[in-house]
Amino acid sequence: MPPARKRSATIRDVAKAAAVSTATVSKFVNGSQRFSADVEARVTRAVQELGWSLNPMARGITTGQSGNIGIVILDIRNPHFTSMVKGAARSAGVAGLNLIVADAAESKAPELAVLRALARRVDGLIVSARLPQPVLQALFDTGTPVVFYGGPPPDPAYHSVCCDNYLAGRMLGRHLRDRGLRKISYIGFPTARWSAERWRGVQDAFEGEEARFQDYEAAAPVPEEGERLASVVLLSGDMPDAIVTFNDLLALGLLAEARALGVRVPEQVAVAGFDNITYGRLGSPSLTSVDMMSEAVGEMAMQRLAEVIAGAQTRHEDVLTCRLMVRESTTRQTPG
Amino acid sequence: MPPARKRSATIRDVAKAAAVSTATVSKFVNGSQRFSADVEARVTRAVQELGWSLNPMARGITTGQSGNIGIVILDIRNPHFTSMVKGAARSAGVAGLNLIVADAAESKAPELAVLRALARRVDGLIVSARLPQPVLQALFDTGTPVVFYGGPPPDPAYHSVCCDNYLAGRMLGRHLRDRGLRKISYIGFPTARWSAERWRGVQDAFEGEEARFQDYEAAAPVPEEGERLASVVLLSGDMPDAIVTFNDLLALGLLAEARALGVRVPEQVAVAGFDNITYGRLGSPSLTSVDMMSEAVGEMAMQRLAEVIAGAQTRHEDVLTCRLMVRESTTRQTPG
DNA sequence: TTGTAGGCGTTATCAA
DNA sequence: TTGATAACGCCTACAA
Repeated sequence: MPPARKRSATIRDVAKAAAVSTATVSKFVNGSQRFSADVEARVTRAVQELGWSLNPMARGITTGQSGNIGIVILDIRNPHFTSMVKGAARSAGVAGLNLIVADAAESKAPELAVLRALARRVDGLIVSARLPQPVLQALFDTGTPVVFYGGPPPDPAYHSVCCDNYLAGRMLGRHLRDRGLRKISYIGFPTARWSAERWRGVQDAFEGEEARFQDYEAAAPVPEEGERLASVVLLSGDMPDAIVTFNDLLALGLLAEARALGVRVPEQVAVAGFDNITYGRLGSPSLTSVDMMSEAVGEMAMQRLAEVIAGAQTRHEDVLTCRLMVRESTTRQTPG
Repeated sequence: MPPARKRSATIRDVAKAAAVSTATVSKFVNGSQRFSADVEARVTRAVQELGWSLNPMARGITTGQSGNIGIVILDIRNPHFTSMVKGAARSAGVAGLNLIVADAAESKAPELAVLRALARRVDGLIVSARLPQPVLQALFDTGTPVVFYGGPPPDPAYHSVCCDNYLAGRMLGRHLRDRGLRKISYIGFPTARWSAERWRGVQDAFEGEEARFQDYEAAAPVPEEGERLASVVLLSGDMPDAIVTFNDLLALGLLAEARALGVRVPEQVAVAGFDNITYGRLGSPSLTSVDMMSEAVGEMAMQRLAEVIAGAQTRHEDVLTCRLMVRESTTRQTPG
């Protein structure tokens, strides 16, 4: 049988064993004060022998800090978000913080009650800049430190970390234009504010050219929607030269279905997305995409949050540099 | 400016406002006792007006429960694990628990100190059954409730949730055998105990047949290793009829590199993996795989853990039913 | 049905 | 340099 959960030693036990006061133990283990070599040795020894480690909850009750950070992501199955989590986890580790991951995928927005409860048990929150207004308001009301990701902060009082969505679109648009493509379709995800920005960026890249634009709306930024919309986009009306999607997941779904429909990419139509997820690189054809620096965004967001919690006053809207990754889906098929 | 973090109301404030004792408030909000309609109304109203919610840490100090569960995953970028997390998150939500995700990817094994610290701040832990022995021992010493995933528990005293790895291999082997394939290579990941079991299952499926087996070792179960080993497996010696990999990520890497090498799948060689991740289905050729029920495993593990925490005495080794997903990579290419 | 009071493990203030 | 001791916010016997 697993050992019963030990009623572990308390700071008082340690203090007694080391023949010092609890205050001394506390200050010493927290490194907030030095003591005589003798005292320190005794305490260290007592801690060792009793196998004591401090109770984070008891500590939290007086310090008001839990040592936990919450990160609210919109879909844990989207590699873009898992990369963010990875980045955030790394900085968190450095700062000695734990990451509580809340997946909002099931409900369109995380439920208010759940979010409030989460806010109550963390020292800060990393959340998407595209949470709906009422959710944001509830969040602000809790007074919890917040850093937003994905786009500019919905309230100028808060930090944010993102890439420039317009610029990302523009880079991609420029690439398509240079490839001589002129009929451009876009599968957007209007729920995300920056879906429109990406699209605007793409379009603006064709300034001064005769180009034809058309856009479609995905109900969710997932492969299944890409698959669903494929026939609409490819087989109704005349075929575009290129299809840009709000994210790589939509693009991957689109690619899969295009293949099923017998439409050749990029020979008949080019395809490109955003996020630069791994599976875009590995697929056939490999997917042209704009790297939105998922991992770096997560890492930076956590860093900013740690700063805020530590009492930093300055506010940042970090904009990381994105990068166009040109691959087969907008250029040419490898032999085979 | 974000509002300063409010010094929120305490249970005493509520008690005073409702003209009752703190005990009454406590019992009422925890649902551990009913009171007269009048009292309940007054308390409810006071809670509302003061916007009070209890401090989880203060509560934890007396109850000994944090309301947090830790899940230690080996690579958050592997869709197999994110699906597990998703499943775990769902049951956690139902049970009102939070999920602290610890990614062990960077270090081979999670560092002992980190794990101990984590154990200290959660009510239970979901961890891989393939953690190295010293880590396990440290874990057991903490007395934290643990549920293992991926394989049978490393210690018979603990719960576990997994699929039958041998059976999964056998199902896949059977499929390959039925397809008339006889020269089978395996890219394993020896660090995982069940890599060998899967391989044994595959081999046993050929009982009574003249078959030729060969195996290779991946240093990590990631696409890059699949890419790296591709040329070794495909171009040294004579080409196998089929290559089975420890997981889908290896297979995806292998497929990508095979394509680069001009080796056609499945015409020249069949490829199959384990886990049935989404990106296997979407790729070209789509990937044959055994669905190891990632999400269900996570969900079940969390459920078991909740039971243990609630005081359940019976021990379970849940074995979920896996399922072979036959796709193009072992059958035939779609036109194009 | 409701209240009193002590205790949970730690930190922080202040005095020695 | 060290120690008493009062918080911290909540839970829970036990009492009324």
